[in-house]
Amino acid sequence: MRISELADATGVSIPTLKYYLREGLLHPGRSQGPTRADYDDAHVERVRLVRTLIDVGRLSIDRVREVVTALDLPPESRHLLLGTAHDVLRQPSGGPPPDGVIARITALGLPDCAGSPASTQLAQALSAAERAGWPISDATLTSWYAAMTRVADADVVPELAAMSPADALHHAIIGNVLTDPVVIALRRVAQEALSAQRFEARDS
Amino acid sequence: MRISELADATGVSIPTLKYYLREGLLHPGRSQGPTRADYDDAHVERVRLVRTLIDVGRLSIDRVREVVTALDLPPESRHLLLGTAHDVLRQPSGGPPPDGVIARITALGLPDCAGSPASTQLAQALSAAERAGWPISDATLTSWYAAMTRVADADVVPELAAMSPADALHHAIIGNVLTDPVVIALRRVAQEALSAQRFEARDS
DNA sequence: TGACATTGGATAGTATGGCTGTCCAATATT
DNA sequence: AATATTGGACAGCCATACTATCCAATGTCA
Repeated sequence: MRISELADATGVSIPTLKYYLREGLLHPGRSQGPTRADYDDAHVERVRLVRTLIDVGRLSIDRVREVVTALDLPPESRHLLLGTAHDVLRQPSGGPPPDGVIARITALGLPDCAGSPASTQLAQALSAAERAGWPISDATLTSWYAAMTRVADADVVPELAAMSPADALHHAIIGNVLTDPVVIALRRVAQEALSAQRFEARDS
Repeated sequence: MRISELADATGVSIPTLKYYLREGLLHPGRSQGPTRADYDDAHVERVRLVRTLIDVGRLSIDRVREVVTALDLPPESRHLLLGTAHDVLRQPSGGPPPDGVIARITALGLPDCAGSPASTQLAQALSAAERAGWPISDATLTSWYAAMTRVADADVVPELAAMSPADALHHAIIGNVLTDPVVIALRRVAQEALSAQRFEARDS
């Protein structure tokens, strides 16, 4: 497959593909002479991954490079693997992890996993909300955690155990990127339903 | 309060404040002569809102302008109000709403609310996932909706009924912006907990 | 009263990110 | 032999979100 065919197959322009090659988001094709290289299905898949991360996940080029680097050299243990996936999906505005909040999380009985990316992100999100004048009570947090456990139940499927590290990592990253918007949209729909139910009767 | 004091109070530089004034994100202060204007606590609050929307919500300047425009002219009915909040928080990459997916949502018994912003976003998120090769089953969707209803239960508080439309809108927007990252982080924490629980025993 | 800093307002410049376009010699293809 | 395409290098472009400079008018303080 030549670069023009890769462009046709993915809907991404040749200059953009060359840009991705330069940026290391895409492996060079198998070189066949100075002016010819061969791309295969793995390249098509990789381009689609990159576009999904950029379009849906709003990841920067730098972050996408982190993803593909991790995919090319995935951690062996399944535990570190999820951590890697969560790490590349961290918020762009993540400052230093605040101390007091972490203590609060562990005090609540949420599994801390020794400062895992997820715990760090939770701590950052909580302190950002608090700084902006929106403190979240322990009761709310506990109830939300229970709800999100039900959501995550569909995420951590047994099939993951049989996958190669690279496939499992790919699965975890792309799954979260694609379904986070679904989960958030469902939250909005539920808000509208509850609002209608609670306010509709007495309000126009 | 002069502009320099507003800058001190919010931690935002004077040139940036002037930029926000130019862009219509911030009302001009009460003019007291050609080279003097007076800002008050409402301006401090507004600047904080703008920074939160930009830093945490990753909203563009254009989107922030939509927010403040809506806040200055909020819809009367509480129902339209939530819709307005959800609309300004829509995904940047929202194409046209796909037809078949909407039918599927209503068939599932999720409240459609006549093409509300939330339903539209859900439809877009579902079709984006499907296009990228990650179809979501009806069972998963139903289960996730139940879970998100529990999350939304903490969002739709009775106090909203007593608030002015502008305050309620502000509450809904800032609440979602600040707590979406918390909810997503909790999902990740739950994934790690379930992964440890399901794979730790048999895996390194 | 006069030196000096600050203000609002206008305008121009900058940094970054994510592409996009141009050029080239070396091949393939016809 | 004529034409098109490729890989590779490199410069240019456009949008976004600021940031800096300039200005005359004004307030502040000695």
